[in-house]
Amino acid sequence: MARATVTIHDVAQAAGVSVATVSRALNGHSNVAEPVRQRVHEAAQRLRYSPHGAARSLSSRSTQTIGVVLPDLHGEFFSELIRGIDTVARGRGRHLLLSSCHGDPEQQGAALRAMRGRVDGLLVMSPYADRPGFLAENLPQPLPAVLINTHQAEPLCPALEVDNHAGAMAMVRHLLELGHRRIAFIGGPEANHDARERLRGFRAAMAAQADAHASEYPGAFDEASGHRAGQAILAARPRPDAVFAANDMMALGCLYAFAHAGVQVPGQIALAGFDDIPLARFVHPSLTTMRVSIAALGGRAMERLLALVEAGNAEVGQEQVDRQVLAPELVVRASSAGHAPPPERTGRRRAPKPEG
Amino acid sequence: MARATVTIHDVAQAAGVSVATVSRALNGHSNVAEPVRQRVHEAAQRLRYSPHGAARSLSSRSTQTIGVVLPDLHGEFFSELIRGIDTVARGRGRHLLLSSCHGDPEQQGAALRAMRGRVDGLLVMSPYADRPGFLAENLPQPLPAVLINTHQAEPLCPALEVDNHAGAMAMVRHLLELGHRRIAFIGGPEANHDARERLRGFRAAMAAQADAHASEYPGAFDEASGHRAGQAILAARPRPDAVFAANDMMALGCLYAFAHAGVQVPGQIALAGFDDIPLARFVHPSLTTMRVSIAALGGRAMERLLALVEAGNAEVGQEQVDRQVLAPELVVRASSAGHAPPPERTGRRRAPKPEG
DNA sequence: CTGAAAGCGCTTACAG
DNA sequence: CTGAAAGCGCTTACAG
Repeated sequence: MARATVTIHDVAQAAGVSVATVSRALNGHSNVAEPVRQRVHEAAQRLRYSPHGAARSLSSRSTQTIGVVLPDLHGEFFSELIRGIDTVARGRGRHLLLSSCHGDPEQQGAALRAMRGRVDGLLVMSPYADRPGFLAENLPQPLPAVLINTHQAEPLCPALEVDNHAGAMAMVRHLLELGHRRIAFIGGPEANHDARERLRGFRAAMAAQADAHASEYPGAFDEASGHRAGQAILAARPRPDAVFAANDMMALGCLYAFAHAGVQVPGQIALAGFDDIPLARFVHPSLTTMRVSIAALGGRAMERLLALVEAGNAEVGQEQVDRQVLAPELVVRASSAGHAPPPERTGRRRAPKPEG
Repeated sequence: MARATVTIHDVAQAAGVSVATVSRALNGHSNVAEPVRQRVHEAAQRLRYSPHGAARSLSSRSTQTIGVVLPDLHGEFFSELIRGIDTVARGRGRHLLLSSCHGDPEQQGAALRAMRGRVDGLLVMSPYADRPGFLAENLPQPLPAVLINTHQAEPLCPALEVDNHAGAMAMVRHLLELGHRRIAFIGGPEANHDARERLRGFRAAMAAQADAHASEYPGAFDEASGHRAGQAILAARPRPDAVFAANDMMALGCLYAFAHAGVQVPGQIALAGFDDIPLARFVHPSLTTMRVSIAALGGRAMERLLALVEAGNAEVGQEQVDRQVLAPELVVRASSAGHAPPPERTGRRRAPKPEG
C-alpha cells in the first residue's frame, strides 16, 4: 500500500543514500559531495517531497515561526500591525502563528500557553499585562517575547509603543507656531492609555508656552463625542482659535459641528486630530493630524524579537528589557493650513479677557 | 542541571504515574481514575506545564492549525478576510498560520509547500491558480484546501467567491425600480475578474428590461478614473439618469465630478457603487452600494474547510469540489434615495431621442 | 484503569 | 563525506 505522504525515507531510498545525508543535502550543509547533493535534490523534486514541519521543529528545536497574540482583529490598527509584522517576518523567512483572542484574560492566557513548541518567539499585545503575574504565569518559559502597546505590571519583556506624549507635544507646537494661543483639547476615554498620554503631551506643550491658554473637553474617541465637544467649543467665550482632538474620529465629529454652524476651518478656527485614519485626507478641509505608522511599529517589534530569538534566549538578562518608542509624524493638511487669524481679529476675540 | 523546559515526564514523575497516563488525563480521555486525573492536573498546574506543540502534532498527526495563504495583506479586504477566518477558527479551537506572499508564483508555491506538517488544512487565495498545474504541484498532498476568490485552471478544490454577477444585477434592478431607465455603467480593469463579472451582471439586468438604455464607460477601480467617467457622463446627450460604478472608489470620483459641476445627486442623477467601503457612508450624499461581507466570505471558507478536515481527507472525492457563491447585499443610501425624476423632467431629457 | 514500548519524521553528534 | 543510532516530546495501540 502506497504511503499517503512522502517522507525523508522515500527520498533516501530513491537517491540511494541514508536519511542523514538527505537531511544534510536538503538543508544545504557543506559536508555533502556534489554528485550526492544533486541526486538527493533530484529525488526530492521528483517525489515532490517537502519536509514535515512538526518533525523538523521537534528535532531541530526551532520552528521558524513567530507567535502573534492580539486582543482583537477589528479595524485598521490591527490590519496595519499585522502587515508590518508580516513584511519583516517574510523577509527573514519566518512564519506567523496568529492568535487573536477577544474577551477575558483567561482566554488570552491560554492562547499564550498554547504557543509552546509551536513558535520561536512571541509578539504580544495585551490589555491584561498590567495585572500582576499575568505575563509571568502565561508566557511559555523559554520563549523570548516582545510587547506592543502594552503596559506590563513588572518589567519582564522588551516593549515598543507609540510615543503619544511626544506626538501630542509636536502637534501643539505646530498650532502655536501658526500663532494660535487659545487651544482647546478634546480628550479620549480616561481608561485609555493612549488618550492619557496625549492629554499629558498637550498639557506639557501648553505649559511651556507662557501666553497660551488651554481648555479641555471630554470625549470618547468617537465621532459623536467629537461633535458634542465641537458644539461646546463654539459656545465658549472667549472662543478657542484652534482645536486639537485626541484622535481623528473626534476631530471629524468636531468638523461636522463647525460646518453645521457655518464656522470656517481653518479660517475661523483651526482643527487637528491624531492617528491619520484614511478618512482624514478625504474630508473637506482635509485634516491635519499625527501619523502613527502602525506597520512600522509592528515591523520594529518583529525585528527586536528576531534579534532576541537569534541571540538565543539563554542570555536574556535584565538589560534586555528595554522600551522603545516610535515617534508619530506631523501631517499638515488644510484644516490647519495658513496662519492663525490676523492680530486684530485675534485681539477682538481676546478682548473680553486679556492676558499677559 | 535543571531542564530549561518542563515536559510530560516531569509531570509524570511529580504525579507518580506514567507519561501515558499524564497524556490521557490531560487530554480528557475517559479511561483515567478520578483521583489520578486530579493528581495529574495538579502536578501540571504546579509545574506550569503546557504540551509541546510540535511533539503533539507529530505523534497525533493533527496540528489544530489552519494555514492561510494570501497574495497580500494591504487594505481592508484582507483585514476583514482574516478577521472572518479568525472568528470561526477561534470558535473551533484552531490556530492560524498566516503566510502572505507578494510577488511571484514561485514564492507562493514555496509558501504552500512549507505548510506541510504544520497545518491540517489550507485556505488559499491565489492569483496564480489559473496557471495549469500550479495548485496540483504546490498543494501539499494530503491536505484539504479551500480556495477564496480564486480561479483554478482545473477544478481541484472547493471554492468560495463573491457573487459579483448577482450583485450587479441586484443593483441595476434597484435603479430600475426607482424608475431610472438610462443607466450608465463605469467599468473596472478588464483583467480583473470581479470587474468582468459586475459588467456581465449589469448587461444581463439591463437586457432584461426592454425600455432601459445602457451606456458603458471605462474605469480602473480608482477615484481618478471615476472622476473622468463622471465628466464624460455629464457631457453625454441624452444624459443618463443614473450611474452604477463597478466599485465605490470610482463612484466617489464620479460624485466629486458631479458636485463640481453643480449636478445634484440624487435629484438630477442617481449614483451607486459596489463594495461598501467605510467612506461610502461618510460622503455627502452617502453612497448606495452593494455590501460585500468579506468577513463572512472568510468565515464560510473556514467552515467549509473544517468540515473537510474533520471528515478526514481520505474521502475527498470529485463531488467535494463544489463552488459556493456569497451574495452581496444592497445598501440603499442617499445617493439613490427617493424616486427617479418626475415624468415631465425625464421626458424633457429624453426628448432628443425618444424610445419605445 | 494503567504502563511499557513503539512510532510520528526529522536532525545531529558520533564514528568511521 | 557518509551512515547507524539516539533523541526531540508527545500519543496510542497493545497487554495486562
